Amino acid sequence: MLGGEYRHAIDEKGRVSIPVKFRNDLGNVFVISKGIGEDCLFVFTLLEWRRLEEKIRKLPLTDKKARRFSRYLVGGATECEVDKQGRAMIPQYLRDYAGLKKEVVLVGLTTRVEIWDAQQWDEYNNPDNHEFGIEDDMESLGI
Amino acid sequence: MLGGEYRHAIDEKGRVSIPVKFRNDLGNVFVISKGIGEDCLFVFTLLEWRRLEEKIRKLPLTDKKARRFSRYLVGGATECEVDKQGRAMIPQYLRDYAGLKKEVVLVGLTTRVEIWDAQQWDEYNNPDNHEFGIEDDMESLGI
DNA sequence: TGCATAATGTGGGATAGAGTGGTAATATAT
DNA sequence: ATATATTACCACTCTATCCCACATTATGCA
Repeated sequence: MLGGEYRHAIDEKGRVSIPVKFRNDLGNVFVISKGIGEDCLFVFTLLEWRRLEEKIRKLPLTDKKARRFSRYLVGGATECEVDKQGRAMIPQYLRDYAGLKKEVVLVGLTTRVEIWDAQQWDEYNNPDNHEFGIEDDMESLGI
Repeated sequence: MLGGEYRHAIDEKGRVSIPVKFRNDLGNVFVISKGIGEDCLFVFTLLEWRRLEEKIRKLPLTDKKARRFSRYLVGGATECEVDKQGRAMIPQYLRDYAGLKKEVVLVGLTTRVEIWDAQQWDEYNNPDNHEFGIEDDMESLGI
């Protein structure tokens, strides 16, 4: 099950090493797209992606929101394959979108992986940048 | 049942001996993540962790708080295996988070174990650092 | 109570492999 | 045909992991 965070470098060609602990769960081929909410990328297993795609496919073409969402998530998606060295190539437009510079953080989240620019990740995790603490979130989520 | 506190050293490689009294309850493989509230780490049995993960998985991706909480607890989680000498390796980012230096305290709490930096643990247990006494807490909790 | 034995906790070295950077080969565009 | 970009391949470094050895504490027995 995907979990934990790993700090890796991203080189000039846009290549990032996939942590060994993620490789089994992600498989050799997976899908990267724009993240929801915060500036990051979502990485899905092929299976998970198919599920999402199936849901989106059923949305009516007449719905403005559905069109926008589809363009965002499906339009932003790329199929990636890890090379012999265990790296994946992240296309330029996705690097730009998430503001990936030199150092990135890969975060395992059960069914998906997120890729963040290291600096943005640190800012996001700084409690000073949040109105409420984690225990407040937890309470209001009913966990 | 998990209980009691044990003072152990953490070496340069981030390894900590798991007290023998904990091993049966924790098992050979368990999950360590960031603690809730105070600066410490939570150690869960695999079973306990699966329960938590299942709850978190059901939270909607559209909820900002849910995303944050998931990133915190699941993103912070690592599966650990005890080596032949009975030790577990705590990844750098978790050591940083909890401020683990040289000496740590492992505290058994029925269903989980907490790992504290020894100094922080001592400060936390100093009555001078709390507005109310333990007996006041107990009363307001209805125990 | 003292000694012997076992088991727990700690430290350090060797090694495979994970992570990274760079070059060569192929494809694409001008 | 040349230049540029992309893909595939190769090589190095460093670190996490494994393994062994020692110290120290706990346990058992005379």
